[in-house]
Amino acid sequence: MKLAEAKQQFISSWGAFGTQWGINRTMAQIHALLLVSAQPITQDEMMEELSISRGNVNMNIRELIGWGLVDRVIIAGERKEYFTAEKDIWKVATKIIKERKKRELDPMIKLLSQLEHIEGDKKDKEVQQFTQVVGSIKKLGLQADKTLDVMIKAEENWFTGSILKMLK
Amino acid sequence: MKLAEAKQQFISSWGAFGTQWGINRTMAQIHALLLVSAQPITQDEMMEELSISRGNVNMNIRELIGWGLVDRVIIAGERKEYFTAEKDIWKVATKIIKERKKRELDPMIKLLSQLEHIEGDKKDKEVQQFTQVVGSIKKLGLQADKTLDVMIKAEENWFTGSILKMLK
DNA sequence: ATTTATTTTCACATTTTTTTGAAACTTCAG
DNA sequence: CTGAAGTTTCAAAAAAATGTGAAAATAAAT
Repeated sequence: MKLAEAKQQFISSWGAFGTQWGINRTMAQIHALLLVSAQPITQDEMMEELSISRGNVNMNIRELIGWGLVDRVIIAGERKEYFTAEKDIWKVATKIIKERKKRELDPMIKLLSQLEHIEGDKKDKEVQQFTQVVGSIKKLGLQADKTLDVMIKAEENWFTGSILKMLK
Repeated sequence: MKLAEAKQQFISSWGAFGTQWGINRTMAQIHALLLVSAQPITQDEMMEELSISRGNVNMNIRELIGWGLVDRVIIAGERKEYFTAEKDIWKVATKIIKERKKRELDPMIKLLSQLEHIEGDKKDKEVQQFTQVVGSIKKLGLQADKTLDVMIKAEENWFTGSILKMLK
């Protein structure tokens, strides 16, 4: 397979993969394009490469910057802005985990804490069931939170597999 | 907070949470409703409780059954079908992990394996960058795959926190 | 200060996803 | 068998998400 074809397929599949995980297709594609570009590229190049509008590129680029996955790059003597992606996949994974934890897991745990204690007859099966489910989801959430923290701190160890040995 | 109010909030938040993870809002809400119901319930009760159509309930219920999270229950003497959800949150998490791994992670790794070896000048920066990124994402994917397998096998240990001690 | 290049915003258009509801199908009781 | 109760399907409608493009804003050059 030739580079151009492989790139195309990587970008399009990465987009499809992203949608399954609640990530906007274009955002994932821009990220993929930046990942496989050896040099920083401009918004115009992204428009061209992905056949999308200027506005779309701009909005998704700033979103990616917000996730800490992409950086603006100033090239001396150039008027245009260039963009580049973090290329270390471990760091990419770490940033995504951190960010989703902050945006989703933490608020979820907060909500469950609020729902955990409800008024009413403790003998009521429905009350028991509710309390039990909310409590155990919260417990799972807290555990996931801690485990992810350890993984984040462990850095490349997880990536390279040395943590796996500890789990065996 | 009263049970009815807490239930409502749990169901609606669970739906919102689901959408962020690429899960259909209604499917997540039906799952939430079944989780907090001490007794099996019918499709009509779900329609009523969530104010959604019969078709919608039916399609999402079968999807949940497909994920192994919900079961049909036959109640002696009753003509209607009843449904119930797996209540053990560890098992729920395990099933979701297994299923997403199979549906998403495995195909992704397969794709990356195909893209890993491309024709062309090995000295070309673009070729190098592409190969490096695809290779490292594949490596991360394989690692995640193994780690998830260990977690799945470890069963409640992860949930109760004993694996965490091993990670420290 | 004015012109020109570039970036950003956002109302509206388009696409995608989800939901509805009525018809078709199935199952079971009489 | 027949018909009532229950379930499933799926074309069309509605809603939600995403994308467009041109105007406004910003920044740099002359």
